[in-house]
Amino acid sequence: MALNHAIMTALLDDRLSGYELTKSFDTSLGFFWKASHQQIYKALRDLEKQGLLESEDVPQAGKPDKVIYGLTAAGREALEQWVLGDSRVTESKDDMFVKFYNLSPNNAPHLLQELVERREQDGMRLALYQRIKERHYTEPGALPVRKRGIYLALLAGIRHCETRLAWAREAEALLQGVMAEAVSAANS
Amino acid sequence: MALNHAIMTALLDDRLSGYELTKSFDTSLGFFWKASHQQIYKALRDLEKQGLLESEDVPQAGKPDKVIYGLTAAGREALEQWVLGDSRVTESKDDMFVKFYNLSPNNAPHLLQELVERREQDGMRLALYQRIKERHYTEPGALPVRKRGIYLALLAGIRHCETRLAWAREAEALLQGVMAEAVSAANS
DNA sequence: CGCCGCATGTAATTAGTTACATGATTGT
DNA sequence: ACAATCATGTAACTAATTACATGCGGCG
Repeated sequence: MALNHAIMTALLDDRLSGYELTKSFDTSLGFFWKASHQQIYKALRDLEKQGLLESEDVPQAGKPDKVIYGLTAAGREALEQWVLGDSRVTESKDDMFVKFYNLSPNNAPHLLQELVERREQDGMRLALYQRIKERHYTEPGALPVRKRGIYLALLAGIRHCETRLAWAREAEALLQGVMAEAVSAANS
Repeated sequence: MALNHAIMTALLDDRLSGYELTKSFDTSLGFFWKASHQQIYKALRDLEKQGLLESEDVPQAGKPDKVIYGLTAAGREALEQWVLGDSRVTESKDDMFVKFYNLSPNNAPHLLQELVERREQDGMRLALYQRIKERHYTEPGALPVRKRGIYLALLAGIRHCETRLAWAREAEALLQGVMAEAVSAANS
């Protein structure tokens, strides 16, 4: 399970609470690995039991107390070893593509609408990635090594969004064609 | 759960056995939705119980008997309705991107090797998609409506592979840079 | 007063993976 | 003899989602 390793990765530089990790999993690393707060809190307890993380209670005034976690030496070691092992991919599962296999004049308007929503989401994500890139990764060659790895992941995200946006525009044009045909067939 | 609907989609044109469906989920629709034979057999039994599929025993000589499934009228109706609902996406989870967040001169050679493997896989997949495109989808505008939807899905697959291949080449160059630096640092 | 953000959890369910099982036929 | 393909499953487990729970403080 790489969720554990994704969490440890997020803790490479900072000591974070479950709540903070959950938020950072909504951005940054979370672009490549989604996780709910329930999953994260559970994983943190498991990792601490394994001695890979250590926790510290932080009382807060005016806010609930929190528990922050940090990597132990054993955790750092385990993470390094994990990187050297085989990777596994779980391809994304997207209803929308299955739906395209069912395209008909009847459902084309609905699919078009879904496409537009997707395009908006992808557009926002792309804008965010590009902001991050311009702010922190303008000169990838000058970055410390680990940052260069993060830059590559970011670049993959950017390319992915761009590709999807371009595809969505093509798909929208085709769907509009299907709908126009259906209208003219109905009028004849 | 869209696995059920992916299966029904695969049965739109043909009546297939669980075994045949499993194979077709390794190609075609399976590019957008992976499923093991255990999952598929179970889903088929569930769908039949719900009256969305009907089965027929087909005795075979020289081979084990098989059970082929087909959509019922209720199944077709349910599928059409499902297409009109909201889509859900499960973003892909890929260890490799998390690993890039851990890039170091120490693990760069390993990541490079993984990248090369990925590039080979993506390359084969792309070649397959393109063969399918040239064989069946040369003139998308002339296709029946539903085939045009499948064409769009195929196109998304092609674009996705192309993007990943281009990214992998960039990533490989960067990793080689990291490794070269490490060597020259060790020699100085 | 009610909702939002902070902060952390339990419990139940669904989805997916891994391991194992069976038994015939065809090819090397 | 041994593996591969056809064909269908059970059982155990891991991962992920959904629903529900608690309680404080600040804002409108």
